[in-house]
Order: sequence, then C-alpha cells, then structure tokens
Amino acid sequence: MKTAVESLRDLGLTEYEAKVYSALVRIGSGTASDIHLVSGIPRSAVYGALHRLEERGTIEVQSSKPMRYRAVPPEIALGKLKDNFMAESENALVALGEIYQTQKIGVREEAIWTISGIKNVSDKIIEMIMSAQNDIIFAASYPSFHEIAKTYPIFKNIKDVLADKIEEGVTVRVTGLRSEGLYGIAKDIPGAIIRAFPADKATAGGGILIVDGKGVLIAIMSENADTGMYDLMAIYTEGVGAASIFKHFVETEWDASVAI
Amino acid sequence: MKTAVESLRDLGLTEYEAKVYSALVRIGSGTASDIHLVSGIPRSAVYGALHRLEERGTIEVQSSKPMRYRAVPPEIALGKLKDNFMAESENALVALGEIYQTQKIGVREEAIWTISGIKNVSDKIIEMIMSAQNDIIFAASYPSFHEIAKTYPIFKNIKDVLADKIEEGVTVRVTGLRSEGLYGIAKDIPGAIIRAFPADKATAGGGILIVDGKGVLIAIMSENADTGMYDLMAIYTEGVGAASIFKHFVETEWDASVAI
DNA sequence: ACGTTGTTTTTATAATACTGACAAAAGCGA
DNA sequence: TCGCTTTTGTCAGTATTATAAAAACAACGT
Repeated sequence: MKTAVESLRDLGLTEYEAKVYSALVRIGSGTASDIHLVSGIPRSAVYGALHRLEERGTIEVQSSKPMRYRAVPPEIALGKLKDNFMAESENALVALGEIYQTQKIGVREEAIWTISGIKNVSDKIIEMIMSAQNDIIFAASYPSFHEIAKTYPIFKNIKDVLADKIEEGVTVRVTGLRSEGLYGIAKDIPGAIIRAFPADKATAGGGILIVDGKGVLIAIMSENADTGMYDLMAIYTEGVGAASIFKHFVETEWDASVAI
Repeated sequence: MKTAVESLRDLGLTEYEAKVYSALVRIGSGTASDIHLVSGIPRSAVYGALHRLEERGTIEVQSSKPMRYRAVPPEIALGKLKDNFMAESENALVALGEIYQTQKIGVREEAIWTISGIKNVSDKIIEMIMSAQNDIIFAASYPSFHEIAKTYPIFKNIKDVLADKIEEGVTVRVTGLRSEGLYGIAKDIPGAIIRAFPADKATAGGGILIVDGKGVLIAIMSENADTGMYDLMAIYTEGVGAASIFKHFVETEWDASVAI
C-alpha cells in the first residue's frame, strides 16, 4: 500500500505539502518548528507549504506568536480536495463543450492577531488606548475579570492612561456589570461615561476594547485546568471591518444599560 | 471560467496531455499530425502525450497505417480520472487514519483559529452548524454580507443545514437587520426564531455564529482595494470562555431586537 | 549574547516543454 | 520500376519551469 505522502502527492499536493499535512495529522497541532522536526523537511520550507495548505483549507492557523497550526481532520481535508477535483471536473466538462471566459479573483485579508499572557494583553490594551484620537469604548467588567485585577495591577495602569486620554478630549465610555469594581472605575476616572447592566447578564471573563472605531481588542479569560490559575488571552485587529461589527454589538449593549 | 486545458491540467494532466485530449475532442478523430496542427504543440511531443493518455484510457487508438486517434467522450474520460482520484483518496484516508491522533479533550486551551477565503469560511460555518446539539445563534445579516450571498450560494447551503437542525430539535435563532434577506431567511427556514433590528444600527460586513454556547465563529468581510472583490475571513474558537462573552453581547442584541 | 521565528534569496535537481535529426515507410510523377 | 518528396514515428538533446534543499537574514524575546 502506498504511504499517506505518496497518495497525497498523487492527489495533487507537492512533496512538502504532503509531508507537512501528514506531520500535522500525526502531532495534532504544532508550530512550524515542530513540523520541521516531525516531517524532516527544511524548516524554512515549512512556511511556504503551510501557506498553500491553508489556502486549500486543509489546515487551520492560529495567529499567535509563534504561530500554531493544526490539521483539518483527514475526512474533511480529503473531502475538500475531492470537492475541488469535482468542481474542476465539472468545469472541464463545460469548457470542453466550448465557450471560454476569464475571471479574476481578488483576495486578502484583515489581519487578526492574538496575544496571550496577562502582561502582554494589558500592555497591548494600554498601547491601544494611548493611540486613541477620538473615542474609546471599554467593556471589561465581567466577573472573573476582576479576579485578575485583584492580583495584577493592570487596571491601575489602564485607569491612568484612560484618565490621560479624557484630559486630551477623547470620549471614554466604560460599561460593565453593576459591581464594586465599576464604581471604583467611576471614582478613579472622572470624566468617563460609565454605564452598568444587571449582574445576571454576565457570563464569563473577558472584555472588549474599541478604539476610534477601527481597532478592536477582545480579551478572554481562561482558567488553567491543572493549576487553577487564571490566564488572559486576547485577539485584536486594526481593520475597520472587524471593528465596526464589534462596535455594533457593544453599542447595543450600551443602549441596554443604565447610567450610574 | 477556466479553459478546458487549464482544468484538465488541474486534474493532473500535463500541458501536452491536456492539449492533445482537448484537440481530439475538437476534431473528433485524427492523426498525430492533425493533433499537432490543431493543438499547436510540437509534432514529436504528440506521440508521448498520446501514449500516456492511452494508458489512462481517455483516448482510443486505431492501428492503421498512419495511426488514428480519437477521444473517449468527456463524461467517460473525466469519470475515469475521477475513479482514479477517488481510489487514491481512499488510500490516503486509510494511510492517514493509521497515524491520526485523536485530540485529547478537556484540557483544551482557548485557542483561536483563523480561516480565510469564502469557500473555507462557509465550509466551517456549515461544519459548526452540523455539530450543534442544542442551540444555534446566527447573526449574519449585515448589509454587504449579502453581496457575497449573491455571488456565492453559501446561504443556500447554510439555510438547508439550519432547516435540518430544526427538525432535529435544535433551537435556531437568527438575527439581523430588517431587510429582504432576513425575510427570505424567515421564509426559507420555518421553525427558526427570527428577530430584526433597525437598519441604522448596522455597520459593516460580517456576522457571528454561536453553537451550543461553546463554539463561536466571527466572519468578517473585506473588500479588496484593487479589484473591488469581496473576501471573507473568519476567526473561531471552541472554548467556553470566548463563547460566553460573545454570547452575552449577541443575546443583549437579541433582547433589543424585535420579532418578525 | 543567544536561540527562535518567519522571510527571503540562492542553488540544486527533477519534471516537463520544446527542438531538431533521423530512418522507415508511403505517396507520386515519371 | 525508379528517383524524389512527404509523412510517420522514434530519439537524443536542450530549454524552461516547478519544486526541493540550503543558507542568510532581520525581528524578537530570553
């Protein structure tokens, strides 16, 4: 029987693509270096193969640093190759019956980055706030989020830069569940527009920061299963597209909450 | 649309093989010289390509003085290519299954993955909907999102799987701005709970899908500055933490919208 | 200072596209 | 039938890609 790599080659992948996918299936998920070690292909060659596989939709990418990759399950990945083959076959059938046209496809994306670690996330939050020109929306008062605030003095710094921005004339809106923490913010940041919503609406830890309607950061809290420690990770993007959609949701929440 | 030769190349034929077969389809039957004249490829190269095509069973040979060749009808020829592909795919699946490592569940981190491309994103949306056990929230009716729906029939498929899920007893809630598209969804998916919010709240293209309160996909539309074409990218996560925070926002919006 | 990550450039190598030479055979006008 | 040309099929060789492999590099974090 042919090996997986040989079969994948016959299905249209290059040697590298086949080996990279095969390696990812073996290890579940990993970084480019992991793939290099498992597959035995040059590390620098891993990146190109990963890009092509991602375009095919046979792997998935986690935009963290270092970037992590994982294989789409073989049934699904092969299904995609098959779908592609069938579509090409259908196209060939039509084309062979004549009629020619050319069509172009345009592409490319709005980059989304992820950050992990309490320090890194709070640094990024501060960096974004510092860059604000017009308005800031900060929805961060979810219950366990405060747990982190107790241990790490990130809110202290965030409050300071927010206060600075208000002095510069930037509109700052803060929303969260009605709690001591929120009252504390209201006291520490004079000039900020604060609103609260009932505690029963709250769910898990996290928050959203929107700056000037074009930068978004979403912080997500997670509890480590082993240690029971809280950790923070965040995704952020500078694109208008992503920002506007999140802004929409946050502003709906804003309208639904009450001033304090 | 791609030419026949381009599609055939993507199906695994070489340039010469594709051109020779294509030429034979055009002329019905002919000698190597005829093929040379019609296809424009070097006469001496025709012979080799004919041999390989013959081995694939996509052409037939007449052993006469000047040998004559004719194309097997496209449906049949493409069927042979497909059979070969499927066999190879099956083999790959078995080979990959031997090295597949099932993900360990439980200690899952809050990993966030990104997908790009309209096809890949819509595939993922469908995959997530299919996996739903209890409830689905789909907020996707932002204006330019419909632009993609016009070109790509992804909504058709999404509507179908949503309808299937409702039959299985899954609660499906759909929200979006008041528009024709939303009314269309309401009509096509009987049993779904549909709500609308005023159009002035809408912003840019995108949408959010939440499945069983533990899987979230956020689709973001972007318009290519050069070509003016729309593209889709998405981020998604399977973690409860991220899901609950997004669910919170979406449910707030749900409460703020009205039934239709 | 060091190791890692990700990009880029460069070099090898193999697959394929292309060219021309050639012998065998067929045609064709004496 | 003979010359002569044309066509056919095969081969050897070159050019041009596509891919594999290697190496250098900046950016970054420790």
